[in-house]
Amino acid sequence: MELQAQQPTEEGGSIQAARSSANTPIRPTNNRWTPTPDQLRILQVLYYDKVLKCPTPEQIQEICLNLQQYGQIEDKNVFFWFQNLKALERQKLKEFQNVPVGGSLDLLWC
Amino acid sequence: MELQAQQPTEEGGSIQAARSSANTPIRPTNNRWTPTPDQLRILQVLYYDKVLKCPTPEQIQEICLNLQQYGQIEDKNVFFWFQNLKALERQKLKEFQNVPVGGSLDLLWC
DNA sequence: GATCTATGAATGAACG
DNA sequence: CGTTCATTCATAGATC
Repeated sequence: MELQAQQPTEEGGSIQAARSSANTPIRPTNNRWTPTPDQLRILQVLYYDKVLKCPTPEQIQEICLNLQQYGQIEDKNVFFWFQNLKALERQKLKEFQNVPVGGSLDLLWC
Repeated sequence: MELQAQQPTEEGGSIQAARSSANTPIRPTNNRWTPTPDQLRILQVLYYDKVLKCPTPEQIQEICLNLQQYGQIEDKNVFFWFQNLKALERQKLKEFQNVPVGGSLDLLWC
């Protein structure tokens, strides 16, 4: 497999300019990565179609290198993306499981 | 591992994106839940009176089940409601802390 | 019926 | 890993 770490022509993409009022935010708030549609599509293919839930560090790096041709991205973004999606799925499973209503938790409704 | 861009073959239908930017992450954003007065009242009782700030998934589900008698509601609505209210409180707290102390802070408490 | 505001929803990042 | 925090986006409702 060829991994072209080609420099994306446009760097940074379309990060909206933070409204910089007189009060400078102490934290560098506006640095959050968001996947481009191409990046998102590929990530979803890997996760759902290829059933890649827990990429190794090597896989993360490889994915990152490939996705860089579609926009700015770092290893940690890939790492967090997989972690978050997995966590969300697990969470939704838990919340959507139907519990028998006969529980004794109705103490909340006193 | 194959990373080539492969079409995800129409996953889940094409929900139209709502943003206007070129690289728009697709976001569903269809009709959203709004709490009924009864639901809102109970949620506020739980949050403020019972000081329930971070309900567990089990609590979320139980709350949801109880609130369903007052109108349509899902687990994630309860989840987001608590998250948002807590976030709003933190945000307001931060704003108060960032007020330049010009000596007239007591105006905030009138 | 255009605009404003409050808030539902989403998710990247990070914590314990 | 499950949970929590942060910021942002989108829009239902209110207001004019």
